[in-house]
Amino acid sequence: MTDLRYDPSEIEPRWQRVWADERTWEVANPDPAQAAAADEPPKSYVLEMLPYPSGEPHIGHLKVYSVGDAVAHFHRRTGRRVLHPMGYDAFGLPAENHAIKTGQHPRESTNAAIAEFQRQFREWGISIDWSREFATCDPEYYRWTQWIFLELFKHGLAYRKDAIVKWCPNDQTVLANEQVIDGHCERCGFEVEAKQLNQWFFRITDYADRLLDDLATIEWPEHVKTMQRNWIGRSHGAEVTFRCEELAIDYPVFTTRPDTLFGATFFVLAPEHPDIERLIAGTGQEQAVREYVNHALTESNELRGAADKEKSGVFLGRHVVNPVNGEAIPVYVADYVLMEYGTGAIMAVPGHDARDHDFATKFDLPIRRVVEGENPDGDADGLPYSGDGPLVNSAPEFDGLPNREALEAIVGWLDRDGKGHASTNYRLRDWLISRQRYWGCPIPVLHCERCGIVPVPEDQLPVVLPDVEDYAPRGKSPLAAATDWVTTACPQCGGSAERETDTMDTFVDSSWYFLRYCDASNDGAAWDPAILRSWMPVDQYIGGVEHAILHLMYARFFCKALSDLGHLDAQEPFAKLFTQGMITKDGAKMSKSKGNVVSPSALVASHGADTARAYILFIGPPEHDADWSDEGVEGVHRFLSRLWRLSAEIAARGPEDPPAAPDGADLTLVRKANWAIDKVTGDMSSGRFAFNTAIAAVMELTNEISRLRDEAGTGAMRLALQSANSLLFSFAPHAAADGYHLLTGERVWEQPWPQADPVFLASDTYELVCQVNGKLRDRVEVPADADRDSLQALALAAPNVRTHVDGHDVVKVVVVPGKLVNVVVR
RNA sequence: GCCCGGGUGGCGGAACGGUAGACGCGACGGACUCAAAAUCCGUUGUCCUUCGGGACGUGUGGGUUCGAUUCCCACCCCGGGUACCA
Repeated sequence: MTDLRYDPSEIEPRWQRVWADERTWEVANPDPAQAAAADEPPKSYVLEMLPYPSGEPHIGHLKVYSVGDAVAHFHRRTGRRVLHPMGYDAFGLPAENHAIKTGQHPRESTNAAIAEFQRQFREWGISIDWSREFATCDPEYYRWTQWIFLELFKHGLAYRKDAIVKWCPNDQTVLANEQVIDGHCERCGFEVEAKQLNQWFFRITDYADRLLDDLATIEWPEHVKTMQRNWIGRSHGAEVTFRCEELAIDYPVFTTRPDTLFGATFFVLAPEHPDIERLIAGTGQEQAVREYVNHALTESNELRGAADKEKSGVFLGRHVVNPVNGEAIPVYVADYVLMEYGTGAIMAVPGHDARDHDFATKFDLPIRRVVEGENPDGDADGLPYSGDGPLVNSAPEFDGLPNREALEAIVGWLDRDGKGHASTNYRLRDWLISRQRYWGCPIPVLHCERCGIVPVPEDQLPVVLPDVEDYAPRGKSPLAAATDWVTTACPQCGGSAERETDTMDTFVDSSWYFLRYCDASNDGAAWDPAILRSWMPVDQYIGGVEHAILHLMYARFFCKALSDLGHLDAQEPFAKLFTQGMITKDGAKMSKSKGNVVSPSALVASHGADTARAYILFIGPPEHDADWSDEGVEGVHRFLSRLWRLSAEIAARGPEDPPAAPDGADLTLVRKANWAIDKVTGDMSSGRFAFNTAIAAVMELTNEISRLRDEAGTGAMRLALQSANSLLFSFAPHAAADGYHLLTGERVWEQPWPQADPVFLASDTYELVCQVNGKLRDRVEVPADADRDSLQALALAAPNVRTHVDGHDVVKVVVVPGKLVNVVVR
């Protein structure tokens, strides 16, 4: 048998050629004119997040596509029509930064990276429908990104406004709130600055409630849903108006605790509040306030935002009136109040809010209790207390009421008097989508001197990204330098107009790519809604948890907005989401600078794609982070070699049917095979991703085959090996397809998923566990159909049970048929 | 601070409330070989043992149960998310 050597470098390309030549993984769209046939198999849209092509794929790509491919194969072989496409998120900063450094056009480096990704995806044997492939930087694709932009624009969901926005001084572009992590640019890590600019936004805040409420309709990991809920940050409360009588100006504030209104003893504005100058005029506080505000505005976000920072602020020299009791309370400016949330002003209730309490203590302001209850970590009076309790020190009609009831009553009263109303606030801001960068999708509008903002007519799409000489950002888009391109005629009045030079955030490109896959070659529309109806939503989406907020919320927003505009039915793009964990090496994230990078192409060259894929799935539960081990790779390689060699060896013995009534070693083997089928099926069914235990089960089966190779008959061996290869195909497709083909002459992917025969799942006898006082004392082989009484008798007769029972009183015997007997003695 | 995860052999990890440690790695011993590689076989939680077995073991302390890695309470540690959001 020495000449039977497992050689993935021969096996893998051979099967890849078959799949490529026969276009095995392509799936046709249903004919929209034709009603779906009744016997048509159910569809399954399996999708992994599309890669950003840069350099070459890393081990994280290998993991996400190995996971997705296992799901896709399982769905195919369990009777579903599977859509499993691939594309590239090809616009973006890394290619542009590379262009700035080298002068190479981003398109060239991107295309080179795409070619390398394509090569490796094929080399990994991922079962992709290549007929639907595209890159988001293809004009045939971004034409429709522009079309979507215009649809949103026409319906008021895309708009331009002046706003204080987050600016990355390094990348020289604005960023969406979601792209600012701890005050730093998500891409390059530079601290962001605030800038007042005129920018394009998508009105995602219109969808805040639906984005929040519809989370209940999708099967996503709970922590991802929680992150989205927190990001949207819906709070219920009231808007209450405090009036500055001296200047006759009303100041609304948002509060979640209108029940504590009677405890408001001061009022605070954010340093950015536009009315500050007006308020301080003539108070004598001008100097002090200006100094404070200037300091607050120049302080970094990070310093200012530190939660444990000591409270600071300055009295404005003005008062506002608390609408519930007519009390005039002093107005302060303080940096703990944020302009971007609520109204930029707050009523301060130091008795029941920790921050207000800190401030009041520092500035010696009155602290009033209005809710009964003790804070054990609070001051001498047990304040600040933020829990529930009956109201006190408020108004006679509210005192004594539980605060939650009082809250409703007070809001009702304010509403009747026109001093306030129930209100809901969100943390979510509109999505800032314009970028002052080159390598992105041009925003398809013109600025006309006479007509203002004019959308590019649909028949002029795409607005093709022009070539430029200099990619370096200079505070405005490099496109502004392409003057021939910028200068154009207004389609409305014919007068001179200029093109918008900002490009779109690349997250716009990736917010609808999963729709385009469904109808990727449609050149008359972004998609045919009927075709979308047949594929959407994505049944199983797979990707990294780092997109929990950004991509996954934007894509949800797009689906809701586009379905409101009548372009699709799906309210939610991704019915199920699986987030895979990261692979580390020596406990650290892989990086070139640390020199701990495992290269997929090197791995495939040395051990083959099957080993790489199966190892990644075997290393642990795919949702967990896992540390790479070169020795572990060897182990999986040994296993694949062994299974393949056994398959080849038994195949060479010639055909033989499995025994009709197996016994002895044959029976053991047949039972093990059926056990493995049952185990792997369970590990992969109903959304379980237990690939590690599934592979372990095939290893067990292989070990049994190897152990019994000299005792079992060829028929039983063939059956067991066939099952092992069939089960392994989802994880190591080439080796399994080859082994299966050697044994049967058949193509494993054309075979249905194997079914366990219940006859061989059961056994005539089993090992009964015998416990005394819950401790294992003996095991006895018992008939499978033994009744409770005989089980009890058999257990009590077991020698080592007797030694522990003798001399004691048997208090009780617990019999669990099929499992164990526990004798309780005293 | 708050919200999620998670603490099991030397390591990665298995265990519908029912034999803790499947499977793999590593280690040790053996077969084959002139030798090595490859391959195959065996042992491998800790301690004790008269070799029958016994005691202890899933972060810590309690509880529920005939029986707890699993359920409940309190706490410790690690990872992630988030944070003056009123």
